[in-house]
Amino acid sequence: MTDKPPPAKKAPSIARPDGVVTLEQVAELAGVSPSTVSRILNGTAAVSQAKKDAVQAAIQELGFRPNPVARGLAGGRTLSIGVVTQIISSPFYGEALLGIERELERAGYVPLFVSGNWHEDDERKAIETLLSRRVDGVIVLAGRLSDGELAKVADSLPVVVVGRQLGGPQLYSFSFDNRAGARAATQHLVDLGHRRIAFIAGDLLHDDAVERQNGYLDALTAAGIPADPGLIVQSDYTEAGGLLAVSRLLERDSHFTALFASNDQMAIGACLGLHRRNLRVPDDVSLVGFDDLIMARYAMPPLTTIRQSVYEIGSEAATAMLEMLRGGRPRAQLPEPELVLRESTRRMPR
Amino acid sequence: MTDKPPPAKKAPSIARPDGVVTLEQVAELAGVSPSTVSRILNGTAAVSQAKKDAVQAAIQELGFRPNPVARGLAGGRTLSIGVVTQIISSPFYGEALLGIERELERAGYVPLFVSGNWHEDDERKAIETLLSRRVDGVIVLAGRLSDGELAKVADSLPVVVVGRQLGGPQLYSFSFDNRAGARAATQHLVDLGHRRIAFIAGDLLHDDAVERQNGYLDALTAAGIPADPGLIVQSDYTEAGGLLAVSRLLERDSHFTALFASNDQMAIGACLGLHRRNLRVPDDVSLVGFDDLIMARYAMPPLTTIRQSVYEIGSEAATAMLEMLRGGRPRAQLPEPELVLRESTRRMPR
DNA sequence: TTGTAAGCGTTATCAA
DNA sequence: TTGATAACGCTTACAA
Repeated sequence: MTDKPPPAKKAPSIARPDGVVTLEQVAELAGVSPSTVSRILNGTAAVSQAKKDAVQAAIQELGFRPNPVARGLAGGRTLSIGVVTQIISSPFYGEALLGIERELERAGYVPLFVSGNWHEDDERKAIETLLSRRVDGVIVLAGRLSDGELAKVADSLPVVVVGRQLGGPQLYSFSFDNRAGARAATQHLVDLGHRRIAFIAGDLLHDDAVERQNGYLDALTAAGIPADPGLIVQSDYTEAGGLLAVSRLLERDSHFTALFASNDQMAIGACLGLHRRNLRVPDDVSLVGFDDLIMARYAMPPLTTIRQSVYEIGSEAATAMLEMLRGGRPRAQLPEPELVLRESTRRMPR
Repeated sequence: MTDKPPPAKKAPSIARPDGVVTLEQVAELAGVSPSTVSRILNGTAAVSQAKKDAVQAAIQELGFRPNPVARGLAGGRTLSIGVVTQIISSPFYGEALLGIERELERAGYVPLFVSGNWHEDDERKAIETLLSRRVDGVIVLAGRLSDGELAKVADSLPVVVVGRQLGGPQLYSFSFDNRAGARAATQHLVDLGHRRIAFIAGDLLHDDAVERQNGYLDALTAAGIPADPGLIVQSDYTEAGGLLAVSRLLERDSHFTALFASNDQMAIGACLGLHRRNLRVPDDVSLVGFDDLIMARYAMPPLTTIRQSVYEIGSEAATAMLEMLRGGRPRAQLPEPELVLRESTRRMPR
């Protein structure tokens, strides 16, 4: 009957069946052009107050919410930050992620978490995923990727690396003073009169683990106590690892009266291991952990440890990222390591 | 001198300064149209083997990776799934998120985690965020949003809700059998000869907490033990809450020889609380938790608890979501609750 | 200060 | 089977 209608170049908007409100509709209702709306939204250019008001009103009335996907395509920014964590379920990373999430949220960014599983390949894949998702920046928590590779990522994106020291134009890194913390932990045991102080190291592939071991050695040296390789055992920062480490330590017949586990999770595992051998904490063995996770407070006995505010590490990383995105030069301010005295250590009986 | 060049409608692609490889370049190199490449990528329509091969080769050569942002805009699918968690740092949720992440990854989806902070408003905002990011579906872990609101979300997207029972066309929910689990935990204490069994409930705003309390009451009833309100205290599923709950319990002078804390975190807190009052677990008080988080295994003493595979809950939720996305009808299969005997309970001394 | 119009990299609709 | 061509919702020169 009727001719086919011309390909109606642009339906008169106003209302779409799917209920999606677009910027264009806002523009129409406010009687301005889409670009003006965009400008107001992004503060890209000066706009007259009158139009600003009209647009704000229209946004309110329509309940308009900008579509980040479209924004991402058009403007190249997705308002999302990739976060490479190692295991999302770890109590340590959980805290950090919380800090990141909260801080990013305040700026309208959303974190995209991907796990590296302490595995170089997984980490590489994780970063690939993030890049293909066009995140605006990447925060890497520790990890095994080489400095070179990270630097290459930073060629195309701002990168914040936590727990390692490296630098570059779009690359910012900071870390907690693990060495000082470990030194303080060990020093505390020395102060209590212990001289046979065992140490459970983390995976020495990682800087922080190395630093904690260095701190341990520092303190021994300062106290004039020769380091005994028989008192050092390497493990993997997990509870199971701590348990195993204690067994290995006990199998050697190197006697010790104190034990410094280089993170809380291993300390908790170690505690169980000692218990299994009928060694009491702190009566037979004084025990110190590292991190001050919530579990440390509720361990039996409550664990003396080194506080590092993991939450804060996360939020500082996010802050640094936002600063880089703003074109500024970030400067993370992490609190000093602090010994938290609880009930897992005691003076060496004379 | 020369005329302004015509607005060169489409540069001859081939190579862009920013190194981004587009589908169009692949098409050009393979000698086909972009649509054909898209079809091959998505399996949307049959394509001749010859072109398929050519395109695959071109993809390889160029190292092409489809841009999910553009895909999201054009196709309406973002290959990302929103996940509303309560606190990302909680050991419970951490495990679940890991399950979700791993399962989604296998299908090329990425989870977008947002925290509800056990707060209705935050949860609502979280879902808003997810919707505006155009996720393809939403997984809600517990939470306080009304059934009605969740159903409304399901109008526009597939939704999987864990830990509550509600249904609808695009809404699938499943939960662990909390009641049976709590019954088994309490029954275990009854079997050991306890009759004064205290209970720390969770926030009764939440189904799972109610169900666990019901299970506790079931078992008492079955054993002919009258429920004593003086033995029940409500808390919040945190370690601190467990600690507090024990204090409250102890302040009342209702004597008890066993305590069932309705999650592991509260059990750990309770353990410390008992310790503070010089009550030994299990000698003075038998203690049972719920969830079987890693911390239960490493508690002192190791905690008898009800196993619910939190990881599996996460992966089942993800599987269900993928199934819905495929247009199928999901059917989550969760393992039965199981009592894990460890060292925090003992037979009531006669 | 504002509007027009051309993308951003895909997918989807139509014809061919 | 295939290829044009028009979206998708927004940003951003460029012009006015």
